[in-house]
Amino acid sequence: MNACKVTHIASRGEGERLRNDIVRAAADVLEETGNEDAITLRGVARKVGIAAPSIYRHFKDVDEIVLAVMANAFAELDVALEAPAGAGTSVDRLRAVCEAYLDFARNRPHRYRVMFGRHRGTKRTPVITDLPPADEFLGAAAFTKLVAAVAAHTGEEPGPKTSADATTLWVALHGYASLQAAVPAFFGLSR
Amino acid sequence: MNACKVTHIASRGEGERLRNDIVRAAADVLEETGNEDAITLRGVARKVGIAAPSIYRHFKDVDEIVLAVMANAFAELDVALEAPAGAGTSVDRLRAVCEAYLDFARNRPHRYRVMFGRHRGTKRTPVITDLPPADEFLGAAAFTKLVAAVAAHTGEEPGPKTSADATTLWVALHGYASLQAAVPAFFGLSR
DNA sequence: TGTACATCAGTGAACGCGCGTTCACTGATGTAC
DNA sequence: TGTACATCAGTGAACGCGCGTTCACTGATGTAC
Repeated sequence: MNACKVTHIASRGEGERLRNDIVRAAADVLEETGNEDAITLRGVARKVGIAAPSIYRHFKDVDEIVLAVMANAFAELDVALEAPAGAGTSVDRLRAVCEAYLDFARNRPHRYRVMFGRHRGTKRTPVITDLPPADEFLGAAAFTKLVAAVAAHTGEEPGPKTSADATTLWVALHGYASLQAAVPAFFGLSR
Repeated sequence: MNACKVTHIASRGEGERLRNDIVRAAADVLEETGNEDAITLRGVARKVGIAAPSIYRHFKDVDEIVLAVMANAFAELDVALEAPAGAGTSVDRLRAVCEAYLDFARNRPHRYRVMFGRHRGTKRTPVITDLPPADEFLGAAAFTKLVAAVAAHTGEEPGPKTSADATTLWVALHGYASLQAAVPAFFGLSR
């Protein structure tokens, strides 16, 4: 971590690198605390090993960092749902997608909880409500994966019917994942 | 609110009153910000119209206030699920309980979100994990109402089978309520 | 009934802390001539 | 190839703010004698 300090001194095209370090550090804070308000500009700077003002070169805001963390998280969910598209019957693949979803939530419950916990109502409410009404939101790509898996199983073209089915599926998956993260004791998980 | 200041001056048995005012103010903050970290000792005191240190007579901690707010919220959920036990067939009543649950979440999405968002991981993690493994948790009473409604419908004695069914139902209800609170745009709610 | 005293509920001033943000700066890297 | 200069990326000091917490206090209410 201290070695970072040296490396961070300059080098022309390396701006992207520090940016990534910042986002990663912020994601770590989230992972450790399970609290998005624990992501502070100074805290992240400390973790990365840079001076606090350095962050302003890369982000205008703490919220912008949090947003980047969220975008990363949803991208990872998207990837997680893509992987199991491999072998087996279409039911197998549909089930594999569902299991991938639940694993994603189970592996890092803090992250999952924050992803679907809607960010600090204080300042700029997050992307979701800023965007055109129904079409684009963080997680839309992942949802599309769900629709595709359902469509592949039923043999239908993706359409309103498939979307409705996928939504039902999503509700069930999210309900399970979310409750498990929120009330682990109830599901017999000691931690 | 300024009138409060006068009333708050003393009167022997009135300790309970201020305590309630504090909890109510904290609940309001939650309602307005949708962020449990926005509940600060000083902020709540300001809202109630008292000096900050006065709070220490009633709560040892900010977390203790938040806990009281949560306990209230779950008690209200419990009440909400009790009301519709009135008339109609057992299916009607089961459906009414489900609708009451969804209404509870829809009416105050912020509150619902925080209830199932697991509190600040930082200090004392909340009741849930402190208590005996599976039996007692915030919301257990509400869950019991669900079990009862299911049991009344199937005609079985409440037991493992009924609990399992009620859990499935809870997962679905919570999934729907939670997603709707988190991604309103997706469900066609403009706000 | 009257008086002295204990207690209870809330106060105001003060502290130290971590935070976000600003500012003028430094020194390495690339570019123009 | 060498030199002067622009720019880019990060720094350190400083600010004002809201926070939690402490302390000795005040004044009303109840209690003992």
